[in-house]
Amino acid sequence: MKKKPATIKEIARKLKISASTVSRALNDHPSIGLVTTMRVKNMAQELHYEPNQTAIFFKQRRTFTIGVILPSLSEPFFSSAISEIENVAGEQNYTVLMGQSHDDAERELQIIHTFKKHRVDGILMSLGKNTEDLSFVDMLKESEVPIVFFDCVPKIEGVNKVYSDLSSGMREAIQSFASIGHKNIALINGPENLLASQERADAYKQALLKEDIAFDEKYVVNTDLTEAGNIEAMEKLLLLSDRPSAIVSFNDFVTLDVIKYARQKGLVQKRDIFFISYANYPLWKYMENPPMGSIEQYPDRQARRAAEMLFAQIGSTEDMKPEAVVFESKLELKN
Amino acid sequence: MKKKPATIKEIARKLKISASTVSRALNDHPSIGLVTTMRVKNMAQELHYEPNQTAIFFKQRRTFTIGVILPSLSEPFFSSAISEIENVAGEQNYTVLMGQSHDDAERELQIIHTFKKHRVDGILMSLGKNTEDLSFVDMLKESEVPIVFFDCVPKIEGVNKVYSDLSSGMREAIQSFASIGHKNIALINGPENLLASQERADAYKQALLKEDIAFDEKYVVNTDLTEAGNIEAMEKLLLLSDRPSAIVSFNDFVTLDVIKYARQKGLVQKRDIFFISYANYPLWKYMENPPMGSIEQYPDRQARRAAEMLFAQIGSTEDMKPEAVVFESKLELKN
DNA sequence: TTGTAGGCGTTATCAT
DNA sequence: ATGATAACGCCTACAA
Repeated sequence: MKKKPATIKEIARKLKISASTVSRALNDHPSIGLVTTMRVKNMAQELHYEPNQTAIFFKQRRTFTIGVILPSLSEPFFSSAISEIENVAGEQNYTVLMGQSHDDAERELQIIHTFKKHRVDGILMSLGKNTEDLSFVDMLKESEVPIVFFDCVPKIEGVNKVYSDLSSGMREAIQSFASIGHKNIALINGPENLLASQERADAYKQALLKEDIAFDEKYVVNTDLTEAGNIEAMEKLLLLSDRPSAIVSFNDFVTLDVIKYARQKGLVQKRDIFFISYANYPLWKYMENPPMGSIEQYPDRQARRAAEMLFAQIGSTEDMKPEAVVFESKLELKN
Repeated sequence: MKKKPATIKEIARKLKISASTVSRALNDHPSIGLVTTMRVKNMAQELHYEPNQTAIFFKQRRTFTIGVILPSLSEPFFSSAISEIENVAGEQNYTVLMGQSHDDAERELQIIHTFKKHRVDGILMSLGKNTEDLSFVDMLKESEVPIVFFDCVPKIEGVNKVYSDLSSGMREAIQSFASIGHKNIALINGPENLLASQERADAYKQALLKEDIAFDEKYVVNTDLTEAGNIEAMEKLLLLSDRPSAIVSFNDFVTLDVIKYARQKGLVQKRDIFFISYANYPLWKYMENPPMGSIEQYPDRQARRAAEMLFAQIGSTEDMKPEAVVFESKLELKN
């Protein structure tokens, strides 16, 4: 068991003065005499006094903590994001409570409940891939815990969110492909039910249209984002009589798998086959044969903006009108 | 400002019973009648009552939070580690406060202070590369905040730590090199002042000895772990008249840089030059030409063990004798 | 079975 | 310039 730390009362007792005087002295209240103040401060030192913030938090109804919920820190996107969130939080004297959902909706809810119990002053969240039930949003609104979504955001209105517009990057990707003569451009998309997949699918069609390339259903395949799924999707494309010469895929992880598979099948990148995907993970720069490009989604900017929105909410007296901030995504060509 | 949430008192008032009865009913105290219990619970529901944990924490002198301090989540080693820490914490109904030091000793101290203010029940920490001043350890001991170090641990006695023995992996690495005929085996080490570097250097010498290879000073170079530093170190080795045919390097990041550089110089891996490094990052499996091997340091095992040690401390009444747990590192050959 | 009272550490309010 | 008191929300020994 823990020996209890020194309290204001103890200091007061030892000095035979009142607790309020001690409190004031410690906070440099002007009405306290210099001598008393010094005496108090010395005694505080001596007893290794440290204010019990939990008591203060309790009284102030503020914990100076925010909760961050995201799918997985092992994705570079999210580890970048949380770094930036921590920076912003630090600037505001806030600390970050962490929770990884691992794309499990149940776990998300559990984390939210834990955060509520801990009375976080606000929540930043990137949704898991399978989260359907958004009723927790109302629940949080009810108890006035501000929440800001980023990256993987719900499609509903009336919530604060920061995300990236996937279509700008897709347009650049398709255009880059078209400009070097590709006609058969495929899309390896994520699970169909995902909003992120739907957006990519739409953006893909739009971009093809813009380049006067006819949309052909057979060039769109889906993966469940497992390694097996990625390879299976690629296999489907390669078996087509008129196989694609260029591929946009859901994200860099997918591309990693399919590049490897293509290599095994004897295809040489940027000769037989061209790749672009979303995320722009830093590892590409080390690859001997990186894909043609990757679409940057700016995790740090998104995260910073989302955190700033959250702190604006936390700081304000009345509730603010929900805001949706969109960052353009941008193709980065490799080599 | 936040509307204050329902409290036990409110429920009591509405039901015209005492707060203690409400408290007991909510906690299913056996002495409370079934009807009362139901009435209370219903009212609690209706008012969206949720116990104010901050009040409870305050009273219990326990926050059910642990603080985790590590250099950077963008290193896969640490993101694996924190995932596992979060798992263990979850099992204990604990939540994780996060702080990245970015290898800045000042920032470490600041985080520690924040954690103390938040009255975390314990701290898990992996030291930054430049941390020299360990006086915070005594400070924490003073205030009885248990701390367990992992991975990058202080060399002092009397602290709980979990780390990996780098020498076992080094031995395997050198042995693997020697077994396929390498004699000129170099070491690209980290900054000389680092404990982690010294250990590698020692292990390197020992391992050479064991293989009956003479130690030659010129084959040991240092890098500050920046890209430029890594390349510079490699350059030095390549300029040697009798350049090494095999290289052990500080970690996979270093190897990534030097592989790239070697490639630019026209060297073909596993023909002209062979690499092994520490960390065993997952990305190797995607590389067209991965290094010969990488030494696994088991971030998840280390993290789990460290977390378990911390919770043992937190749970126990008297203070326990500090323990040092060492995991062997293990070479993983690629392809 | 239920109520009363006190306390956890701090601070704000009101008094002296 | 300082002290006394109450209050934040919850729990629990003790009383009824």
